[in-house]
Amino acid sequence: MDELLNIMGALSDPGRLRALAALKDGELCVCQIIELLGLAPSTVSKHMFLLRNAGLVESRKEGLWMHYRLPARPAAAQRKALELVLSSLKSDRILAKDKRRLAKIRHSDLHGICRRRRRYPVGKLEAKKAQHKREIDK
Amino acid sequence: MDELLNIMGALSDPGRLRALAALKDGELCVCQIIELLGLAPSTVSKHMFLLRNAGLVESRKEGLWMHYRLPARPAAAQRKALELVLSSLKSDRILAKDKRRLAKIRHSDLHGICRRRRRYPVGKLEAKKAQHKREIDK
DNA sequence: CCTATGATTCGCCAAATAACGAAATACTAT
DNA sequence: ATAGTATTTCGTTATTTGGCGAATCATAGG
Repeated sequence: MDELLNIMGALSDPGRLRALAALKDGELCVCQIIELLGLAPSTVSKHMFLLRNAGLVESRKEGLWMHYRLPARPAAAQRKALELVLSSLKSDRILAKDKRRLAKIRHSDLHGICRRRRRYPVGKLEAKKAQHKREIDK
Repeated sequence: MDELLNIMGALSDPGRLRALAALKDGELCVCQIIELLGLAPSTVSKHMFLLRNAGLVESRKEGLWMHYRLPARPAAAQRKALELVLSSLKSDRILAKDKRRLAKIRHSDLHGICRRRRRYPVGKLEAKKAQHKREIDK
């Protein structure tokens, strides 16, 4: 029961459904999913945790980058759930848009994507200030 | 997308999963589901609304009683979702317990079930008082 | 018509969830 | 070691959801 509730809970959010659909064509780095969904990194990280926790995605770490993909051999419930989701959303408007944007994202440089969403390029000065403040707080 | 989210949302609650599983063996009156889940009538009513809204149950009114059942011809997504849920929960502990209790509930008189969960058997006196108070409030 | 009764709607509160930014973590590269 | 970078964790806030009781609705039967 709890496992099924985990699965269903994980599938009850538009961002997570979009992420799953995006992974249909191959694995993605977190920063690519961030770019696709337009959400904060921390938010996307949590989404991906919930999906992994439900057995709906696998992850692979490669240096600094974390890649997520659909599971190679999902358990029965997960396999059925993924089949249901991906087939139900075949003609979804939002996902069609995502697919177009995703094509660009997939062909971009990962470094470029990550850097693009940094709002304040942190210069050395700011870094020092932050460091200083942190030490004072201790 | 929205329809799928409705389905997944409806399936993200233990009470609603239990209700669906209970309906597997045939339709049930709301009061029977109330008895099974041990929740307030208003709560159960809302649960059943969500399930119906997601296309996961059908309803049939017969006098004062509202009966719910699994849909005869569910749409593709609903059919797959129901198949997933019911097959995943085949060996669930809680549902096994429910099944036993349900056998008794199914063989009981509906009037008896409804009356059993009424906390304060409203006598004429109390009814009058309530009526009076209600009129004063207007 | 009036009362009784099963179900639903409404209004409220508590708990769960989604979102963010800040800080911490993990890893790379200088 | 130090600085830099991608991701995650943590703490907070706003929204959604699940629960109840009271009131209302709809129907059956005096």
